[in-house]
This record gives sequence, C-alpha cells and structure tokens, in this order.
Amino acid sequence: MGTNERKKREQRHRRNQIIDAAEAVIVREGFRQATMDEIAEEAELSKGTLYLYFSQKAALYLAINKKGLQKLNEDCIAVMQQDQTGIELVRSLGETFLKYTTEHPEYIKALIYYESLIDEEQIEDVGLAQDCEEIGRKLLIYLTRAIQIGMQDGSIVNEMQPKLLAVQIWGSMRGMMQLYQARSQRHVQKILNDFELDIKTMIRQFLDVQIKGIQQQ
Amino acid sequence: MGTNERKKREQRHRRNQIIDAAEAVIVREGFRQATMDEIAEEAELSKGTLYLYFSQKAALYLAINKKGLQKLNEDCIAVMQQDQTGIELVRSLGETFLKYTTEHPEYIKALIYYESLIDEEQIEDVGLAQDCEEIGRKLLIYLTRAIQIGMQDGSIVNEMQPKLLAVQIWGSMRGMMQLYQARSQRHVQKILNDFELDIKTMIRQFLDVQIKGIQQQ
Amino acid sequence: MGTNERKKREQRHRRNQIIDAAEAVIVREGFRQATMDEIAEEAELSKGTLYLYFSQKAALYLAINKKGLQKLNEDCIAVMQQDQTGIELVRSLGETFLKYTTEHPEYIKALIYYESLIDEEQIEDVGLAQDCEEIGRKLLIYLTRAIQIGMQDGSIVNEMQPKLLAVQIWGSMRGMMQLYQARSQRHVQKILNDFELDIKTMIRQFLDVQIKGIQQQ
Amino acid sequence: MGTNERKKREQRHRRNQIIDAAEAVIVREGFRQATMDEIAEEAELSKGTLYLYFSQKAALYLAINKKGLQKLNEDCIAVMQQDQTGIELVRSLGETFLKYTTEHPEYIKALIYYESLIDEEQIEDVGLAQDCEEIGRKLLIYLTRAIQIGMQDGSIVNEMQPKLLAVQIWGSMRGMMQLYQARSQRHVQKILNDFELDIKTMIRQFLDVQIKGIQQQ
DNA sequence: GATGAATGAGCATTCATTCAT
DNA sequence: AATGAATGAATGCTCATTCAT
Repeated sequence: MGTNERKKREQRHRRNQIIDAAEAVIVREGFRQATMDEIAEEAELSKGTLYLYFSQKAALYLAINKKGLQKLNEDCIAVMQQDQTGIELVRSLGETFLKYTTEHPEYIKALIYYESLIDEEQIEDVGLAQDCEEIGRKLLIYLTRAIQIGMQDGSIVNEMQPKLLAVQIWGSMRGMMQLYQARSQRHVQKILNDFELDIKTMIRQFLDVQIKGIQQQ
Repeated sequence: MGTNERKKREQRHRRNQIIDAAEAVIVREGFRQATMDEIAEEAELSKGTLYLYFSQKAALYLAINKKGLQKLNEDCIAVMQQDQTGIELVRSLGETFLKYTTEHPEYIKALIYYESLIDEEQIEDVGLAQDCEEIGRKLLIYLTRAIQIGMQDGSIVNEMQPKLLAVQIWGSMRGMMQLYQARSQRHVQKILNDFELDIKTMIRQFLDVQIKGIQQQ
Repeated sequence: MGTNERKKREQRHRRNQIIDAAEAVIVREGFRQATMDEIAEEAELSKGTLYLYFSQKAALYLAINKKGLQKLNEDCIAVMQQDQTGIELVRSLGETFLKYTTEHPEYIKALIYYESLIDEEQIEDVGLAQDCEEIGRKLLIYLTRAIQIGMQDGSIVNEMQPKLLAVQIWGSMRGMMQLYQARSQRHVQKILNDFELDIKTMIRQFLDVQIKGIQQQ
Repeated sequence: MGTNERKKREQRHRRNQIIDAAEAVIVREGFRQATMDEIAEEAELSKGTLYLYFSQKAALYLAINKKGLQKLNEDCIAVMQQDQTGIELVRSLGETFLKYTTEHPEYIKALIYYESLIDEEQIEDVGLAQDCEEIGRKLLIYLTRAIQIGMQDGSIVNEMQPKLLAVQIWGSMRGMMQLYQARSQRHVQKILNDFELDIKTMIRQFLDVQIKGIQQQ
C-alpha cells in the first residue's frame, strides 16, 4: 500500500506549510517579532502542532535558513551544469547570488539571524545546523570549482589558490548583499542616487571589477 | 559658577558608565541575553537610572553602536592626517578597519544588531540613529577622498567614480569582517586551516588584491 | 468458539502491558514527570490506545495503586493461611508490609500519589477508587483478625478493641514506611548512621516494641 | 534613619502576604491546582512581583512548608519550657503535634508536597530546603531531649537509645496524622464510627499506649 | 480495535518600562 | 537626580485528551 508514502508526503507538506507560514510572518513582522502563536495562526494549525514538527522555535528558524540555502544551492547547481568557461561560471554564480538576494531578501535575513543564533548558542538541534553548514560548504565548493576550471581553460589567471579566492569572492559578495538589505545605510542609497544607479547595478559593476581582476587577458 | 558644567560632566560620565557596563555584559552574554537588570548591576546603578539616560533599551544599544563608530571614525581621521599617497591611504584605511574588527568584535556585533533594529523599526530615538548614519557617511567620505587623492597623485587608476569605488570597497570589506565574526562559518575556517592561514591574513591578502586592482602601474 | 475469551485475555494483557509500562516510567522519572507519551512509548502502544483502556491518566495511576495493593493483599492472605498464633500473625503481617515497602517503593509512592489525587478530587472513575479502598479495608481486616486470634489463643492481651488496635498499628507502620521513602529526611538517616543501623532494622525494632506492648506475658 | 528598617519590614510583609495568599489558594484548590496567576490575584499583587520574592514556584511552596514547620517548632519550644517530667514532656509534644495537625491540615499537606518535590529534585533553592530539614532536625531533638530527661528523672524506662526512640515516635505519629488527613481512608473512618470515636480521640489513645509502653512503673 | 496527528487550554517565567518616594 | 519595587503583557513550551482514518 501507498498509505505509508502518502503519510510521509502529508508530513512533509505540513512541515512546509509551517515553514511557509513562518516565512510569511517573518517577512511581515521581522524575526524578533514573530511569535509561535502568530505563526500557528498563519499556518492555520494549532501551536501544539508546530512543536510536533519543530522541537524549538530556533529549529523552525533554522529550517527556514536551510530551505533558503537549498534554493540557492539548486540555483548554483543549475549554473554549474552549463557549458561555460571558468570565468563565465564565476560570473554566473555571482549573478545567481545577486538574483537570489534581490528576489528572496527574507533568506538573507534568515542567514544573518541564523548566524546570530549559532553565535549565541541557542540551538539544540545540532543536526539541522550541520545541514546548513554543509550547504554553505557546497556553495563554496562550486565557486572553487569554477575558479579551477577557469585556471585550466585559461580564462582565469593562475596566481592564487582557488579555495582562497573563492572564500574572498564569497565574503565580499556577502558584504555587498548586506548593503542591499540594510535600510540603515541610507547614505549609501544617496550616493547611488547621485549616479542614478540602483544598488543592483552597483553590485553587478562590483562583480565586473572582480572578474576583470582575475581574468586572463 | 562651574556647577552647571560639573553637572554636565557628571552626566556624561554616568552615560559612559552605562554604555561601558552594557558593552561588558554584551561581550559576556551576547545581545539577546543582555538584560537591563544585568546592565544596571554591572554599572552599579539602579535600573531606573538607566532610563534617565536612555529612553529605551534600543537607544542604549544605539549608543554603543555610535561609540563604536566614533572610535572607528577617530582611527580613520588619524589615518587621513598622515602624509601618504592616495593608494597608501586606501590601504591604511583598510588596515584600520581590519584592526578595529579584530580588536573590537563587539562593535561589529553592535553594528549588525543595530541594522536589525533599524530594519525592524524598533527605534524611537531617531536622533541617535541619524548620528550613526552620519558617522557611517563620514567613513565613506574618507575612503572617497583617499581614492580621489590617489587619482590626483597618479597612484590610483582613473577609471571609476570615486564614490562608487568607495562604496564597493566598504561593502566588500564588511563582508570579510563578517566572515571573521561568524562561528557558523566553520567550513571557511577549515579551508584557511588547510593553507595554514588565519582569517586576518586572508583579509589582508584580499585587501592587497583589491589595491592592486585599482593601482596605477 | 473461544474467540470471545481470547479477546478478553488479550484485553487484560494490553491493560497489564500499559500498567507495567507506566510503572517503569514512574520508577524512572517520578509521578509528576511521567507523561502519557512516554508511557505509550514504553508500552510500545499508541497514545490513543492508552485511552481505550484508561479513561484518564488518573485512572491509570489508580490502577497502579490497585495493582500494588493487590500484591500486598496476596502477600497478607498467604500469611493468614499459616498456622501461627495471633501474635505471630501480627508480626508476620508487619514483616510482610516492611518487605513490601522495601521491595516495591514505587507502590508506596503510588499510594501517596493516590491519596493526593483523591484529596484533590481529580478522579472520575469512582469504581477503581472504591476497589482500592476495598483492598485497604481488607488489609485492615487481616490485621484485626490476627489480633482477635491472638486474644483468643492468649498470645495478645485482651485490653483493647481489636479493630482500633489494628488501625493504630496500620497507621504507625505507614508512618515508618514513609520515613523509609523520603529523601527529605536526611537528618533521620544521620541518626541511624550514628547507631550503625539501617532504616529497615529500625522499623523491625519498632515492630518488636509494638508487639511486646500487646504481648501476653 | 529607620528608612532602611521600614523597607525591610515592608519586604517581610510582602513576602508574608504572598505566602498567605498562596496558602489560601492551596487550601481552596490544592497544591497541584494552584497557579501563580491565582496566587498573584489572591495576594493583590502582580505575577512579576511574586518572582521578586520567590525565584520559583517550588520556592514559594517550600516557604509555606518552612512557615508551617516554624510554627510547629515554636509550639514545641513552648512545651519544652514547661516544668514537667520527661514522660509528661513526651506526651505534651505528642499533643502539640496532634493539635497542629488538626488545626493546620494545610501544613501537613505542604509537608507531604515538599517531600515529593525533594524526591523529584525540582528545587533550585537549596538554602530553603536545608532550612526545612534543619527545623525537622530540631523537632526530633526536642523529642530526644524529652526522652533523655525522662530517663534521668525516672519517668521513662532506660531501655532504648533516646534518639532511636524519638525517631520511632516521630515516624509513627506522622503515620497517624496522615490517617487524619486522608479522605481516601474512608474505611478507617467507618471503623471509628463503629466505636463512636473520632480520629483525634483515636490518635490520643494511640499516644497513651505508646507512653504507657515507655513509662517507668 | 488501534493509531498517532492534531488540538488548545494552561502555565511558569521573563523583562522592558514606570513611578512613588 | 536616583532608586528599586512593582508591573503585566508577552511568550515559548507542555501535555492530557480527542477523533478521523
């Protein structure tokens, strides 16, 4: 019988239902404001049911972050499957990250929140946290591979350790993404306005410069 | 009489006392864990007194961020007073930011926390928030000026808008700093271990590459 | 067909399975900590099934108490079937109670918990409660009979009402048993340590004195 | 200034106010049913204030038990100050305990509840628990002393260790008191009704027998 | 009969903020 | 100006009980 399978499917569905509801509340209210009551109401489930699927509020937040990272992971996998030179892959990964940030600002928020949770050691479910880290690791590997490919096919200069270069690109792109996020950086917005540039264009331009820096001429 | 002045001096002293206590608690416990009770105890003042100097807990946190930014501001001013070429100034500013991050991780945390507060619109005291933004603006201006100087003295290539370049350097450096902070990025640490590199060296190397990218040869 | 009988047998089996599981959990965790979830898991049954056999958590606890009392009842019946003088029967009953307490501390806990449940009127299933009371009544009757036998055969002094004497012995023995149980009575333990006595020996000695008090010399 | 003293007096008063309110709720509803909300309402204080004076619900319950034990302690001290023979002191202490039980059934409940809390290790405030144990120890000492006095003045037979005898009297009396408490022991009540005796009289009679058992003739 | 997912009332505890003194 | 006792709304989490399948 497929009874068992149907049950599993339904369970997954409930879990996703809860995660979606939590996302909705968080987008509406922010992470700190979101309460389990509100999430339960949004999910049209009882509060108790939430705890059937997530042992802790933090575990639910972790799951959101994981979902976001998985989405990004999939996008990157799709990029890596394209037939491109190394340098083109690097650019495509950057563009993917940029698109991801602009289309899913809530996942970037989740990432920052996740890091603060880890930092303050408020997480019981170590498994989920490891999953997140693992995906983070994978993302870095894609970038590393793209760089290695580029060094092989001659599209990227062969001067630095690929892994190190990947970390640097990853780190600096994350910083740019945070500029995108933060309402607090109104002076940055003003500067961009001066040049009739939106932040997305600016980040793309930043990416261009980085790419040029490592490009074999 | 100087009675009035003494009073003001004492008031400033009390204010700083509270900020220092809050910093100490936050370093010890993290932002989320720090309570007004604990801060009051650390400051050897009553909780009520805290509210004489800060209308809100968020205002106190803002003040910490402001103090941190001011410290960085002072450091940058000192750099800008040196007799250096533009490109040297840029490097010095980068080094200053790096040193600041490693020596005052709590201020970087405060910055992130501040941004989440702004984002969630939990701040009544708009004045303080504007102060913070103003200092952020100044920091960006120093970088811009350094770049402009470099373009003038021929040490930096004259290809990009100085302001835009400044924003990009600022954003990417911030991303690197966050790598420095986050315990969640253990995979990054591992990669660095592979190369027997600490994260500080890696950031310095990143800075080198950026510098090289804009340097006039 | 014996289908019906088999069903009944299986039902009884399930019931006992649940009671045993509950006992195990209670020994492990204490009454207040034990949850229906845990008991269900221990019983390798679903939570719903528990409610097929017990209308309430309290009813399950009552059943445990009843089981304990039945065990004691059986032990006492065995004693009463022996060919002994009255005073010997009294002593044997006392010894039986002592052995019961030391070998089944969980049943004494159950008894205390049961009494608090009755006291707080949290029991719907009056039938079960009456069963417990009925067994308690029987236990008292054995003691009464033993005393009556003793008065008849001349081994016990004929000064008091047998029933009253029985109540008094029962009550005081229960008090001693509670000393045995309670971790809170560490000062009692210390005193016993002073005399290199364990609490079991002390209770036995107490029993001796009581026996001597009613013994015909 | 007496400001400080007045404050301390008021603090004590608040504490007692809370304890009294808790007692009232417990008498009305039982220990398990009593909630901090209800206690707060009864005390005409906010729930937060309760936690200003008691770190935990269990700590409040402990305080009730301590208060009860202190009351008993005072009663016993008063007895010990009387000019009586040892055997008379023993009887008076027994009577005191009996009176205490009948007049303050809630304290006996508190004692039983306290013991279950200790047993299940649900208490953080070790200090208070030690206080309770200490008073329990004192009570036992009074009884021991009374017995020693009796052995000296010839009113009590010199056959047993005073301390052991004290433990035994204490334990058995506690058992009788619990008979007094328990609504579950209706069969005991019935027996007493047969003899037109109330349980108080029965306990007094029990005490008589014990006294006679140790009395020098 | 058996299951176990879902429920939701219930509760202890926290903590920023206020205000009488 | 300083205090710190009092507040009470807020919230994460538990768990006995129910009921559709």
